[in-house]
Amino acid sequence: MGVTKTEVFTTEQNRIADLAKAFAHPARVAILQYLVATKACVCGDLVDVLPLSQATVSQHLKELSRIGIIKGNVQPPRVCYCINEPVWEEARATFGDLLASFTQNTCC
Amino acid sequence: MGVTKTEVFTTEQNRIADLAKAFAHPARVAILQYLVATKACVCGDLVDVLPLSQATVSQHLKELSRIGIIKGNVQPPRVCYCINEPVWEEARATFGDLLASFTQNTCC
DNA sequence: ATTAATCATCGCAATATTGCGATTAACCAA
DNA sequence: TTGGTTAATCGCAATATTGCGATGATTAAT
Repeated sequence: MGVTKTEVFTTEQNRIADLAKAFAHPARVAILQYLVATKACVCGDLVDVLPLSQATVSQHLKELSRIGIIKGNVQPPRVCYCINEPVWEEARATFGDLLASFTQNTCC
Repeated sequence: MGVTKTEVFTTEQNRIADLAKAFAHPARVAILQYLVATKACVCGDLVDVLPLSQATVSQHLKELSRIGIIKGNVQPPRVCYCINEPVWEEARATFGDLLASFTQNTCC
């Protein structure tokens, strides 16, 4: 019904899914790549860089903030965003472990 | 409008987003974890393992197949699935590189 | 106080996703 | 041929996501 049955999965599985959502849209990938490249807090630039409206960019930033992989600090009238290092590290460790956990199929 | 503007992003960004979608739902995470753990082709077991209906599981398997991260080989009346190693390796390299590309913020 | 700049939020529309029951298709065995 | 088994697909319903224009809120500057 368009509603994910989160309660029947483990906390870990739900967290992995949430972290993956940060990368599951090209606009969010572009945002994260830009923040990684600048290595610093970015203010209004993102709207100029992305081929999307200000409202849409703001929404993607909100979603990334919800996941925690970026953080915004208010410097009115600007809000500056940058990579939130602990969560980025969490993602690195999580996907690193998960993707390293497969070695080789014993069948086909 | 619920429709991602894929054409305004790079092929790489779209591919990253697609690979991330494989992990962006707890049911698909559970499926992949199970296939990794068994290291082999799994036939009907998945429906028994997951707390979802056969139709729903089949749909997630279809999505994972579309992305290419799993492959199914038909052994009627069964269809057996396993990790598709080249694409799994692609994901490992892609997210490995991407997540390693961030070092440290020079600001906050 | 007024204006300009910046960003969040609202409201809307359209498409996508998730989920399941029921059906269909394909195949094997008896 | 007739069942039985398995999995894909159909059809439907409900929620989620994506996108944008317009509006609002906030603050600095004039």
